[in-house]
Amino acid sequence: MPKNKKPAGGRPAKNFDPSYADRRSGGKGAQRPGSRSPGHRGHRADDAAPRKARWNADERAARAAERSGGGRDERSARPSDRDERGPRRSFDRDDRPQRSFNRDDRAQRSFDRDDRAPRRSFDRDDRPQRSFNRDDRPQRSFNRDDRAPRRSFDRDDRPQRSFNRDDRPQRSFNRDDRPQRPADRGDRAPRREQAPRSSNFYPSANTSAGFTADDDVVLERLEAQATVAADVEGVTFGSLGLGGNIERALAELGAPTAFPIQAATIPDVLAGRDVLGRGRTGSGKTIAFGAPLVEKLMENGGGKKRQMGRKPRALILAPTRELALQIDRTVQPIARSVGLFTTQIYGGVPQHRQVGALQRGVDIIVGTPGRIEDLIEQGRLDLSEVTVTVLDEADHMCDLGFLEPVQRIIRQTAPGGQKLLFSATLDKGVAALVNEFLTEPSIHEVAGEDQASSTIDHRVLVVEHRNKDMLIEQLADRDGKTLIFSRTRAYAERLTDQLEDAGIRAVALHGDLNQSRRTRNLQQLTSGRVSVLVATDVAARGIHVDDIDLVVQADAPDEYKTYLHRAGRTGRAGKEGRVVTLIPRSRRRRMADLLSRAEIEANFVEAAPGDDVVLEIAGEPTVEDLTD
DNA sequence: AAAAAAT
Repeated sequence: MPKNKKPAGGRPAKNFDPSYADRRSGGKGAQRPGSRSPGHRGHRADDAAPRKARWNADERAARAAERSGGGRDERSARPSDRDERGPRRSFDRDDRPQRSFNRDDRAQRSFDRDDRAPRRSFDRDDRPQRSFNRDDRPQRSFNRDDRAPRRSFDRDDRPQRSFNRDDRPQRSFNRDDRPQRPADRGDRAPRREQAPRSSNFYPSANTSAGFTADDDVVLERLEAQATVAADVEGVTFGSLGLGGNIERALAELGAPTAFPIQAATIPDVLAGRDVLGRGRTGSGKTIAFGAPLVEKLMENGGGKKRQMGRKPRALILAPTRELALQIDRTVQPIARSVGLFTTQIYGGVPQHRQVGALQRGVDIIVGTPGRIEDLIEQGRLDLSEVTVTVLDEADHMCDLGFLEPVQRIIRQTAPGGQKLLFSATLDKGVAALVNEFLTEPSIHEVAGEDQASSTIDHRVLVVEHRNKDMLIEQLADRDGKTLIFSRTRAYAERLTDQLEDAGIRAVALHGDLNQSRRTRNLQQLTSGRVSVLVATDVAARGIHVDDIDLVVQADAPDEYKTYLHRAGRTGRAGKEGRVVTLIPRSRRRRMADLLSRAEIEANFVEAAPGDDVVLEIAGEPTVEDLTD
């Protein structure tokens, strides 16, 4: 019986977005050379253009282009820039340590290119015949920027270990209405006990149960098998069913034994079941799906491991390029330990390298939806043999704009293939995918992983709008790593400039930057070369950087899940972290509602620049903060 | 509003 309930045909129209196209082309061209502000290098007066209060997309792009293209010149120009500004704004902080303006400090490059042996290029095209016609694409421009990412294993994302709370209400769960699994999949591990369920478990597909995007409701939690952390303390990967090579690779990644979410999901993944996994931010979800996925491919792979042009058998989808890259940094060494290959397929970089890897043959693809669809349409990527598909940040992948491409991609994979959905905020928003693609999924979470047991201190500062930027500057003027979230790219860019002008080393991360700049800027925070990153929500989910101890939300999030993910960039590895959200007075009520949905307790304090509370927050978070 | 494909 085919698993797909919907016909594979009838592709919806492409989600072509003209404004997106404008932004992209705007970002490349030099239609607006130079800065618009007189204080900046390369300023060109443009009297013809009327002064605008806000930047439009093109200006933003030009600004981004300037920032990214500036290179060293930009840097050498900066200090004098500052001199012209006159005396620094004073907010009673003359004790600020002198910042070094030696900005020629780009991250060390390690030419981490693909370490596989050079392949002989057979003149052979064993690609299967495609049904759709491929118009001959023009030659792609060759751009050196797509070198492989630097390897930096941010391995240490261990959660706090000792909690023992099993007080979640038992939920009923009934799958009588699920299609039966084919008999040949009956060899899986015995089902764990599930209580019967009374009604429709999921809201009907593609309606989100009538909620609009504006309703920040907490969709009903998926009832899950709760694993008690204390019960799986010290469980080895070997005892979960993973082979010795993989276990050793994991140990090298800094994971000698399994985390709770890993202990919970790995056996079911190995048994071939569809799995939904919810684990707190930084709880080790990547290994939870990555390691058993590799084990399964190896078991089924047989002797054709190294075959040229073999088709990929596993696909891992992520919502952002940075996350895809990071996932690959974890999965690749695991895969390589058993002779399997991974490749990254995402946009923003030339495709030739990715295509070359596919032609040589890879086993696991890690990527983002756009480029994957692109390559499928070009006939350069064939997912028909993909038998394991993973969606990281699965609930986000079901949001508007992501869902349809994701559905189209999954429909290209082998029917009946295994599906793994993971997220820290997994909820019924994934129903559309579950209903179409999953069969009797097992659902796992870890007991006691709630906000009360977290190591994060939450504050809300109620601020006057005119004080906001100065307050952010004071918050960012500190020693530890600080991550600042803004709602828009333009504001992220503006804040970055402001911080730099104040002598605080900061870089930006958002979609107006080209990919090499994005990668570099994130790397600069990871390596500690800068201590402040100002980002849009591109950095909200999944990105792991060691030792971020302060998250500042320059704009409050609209959704409680966004709050949880942004906050989850700190307090990792069981360390203390702090989250500060700036809101205007008028937003207090909305913010309180959001926090209650997130099950977070936080004090609201009115604050102005220079207030003690601001200086205190800029200091080190302490254990006392968590207990008061 | 952001993200995800270029041209």
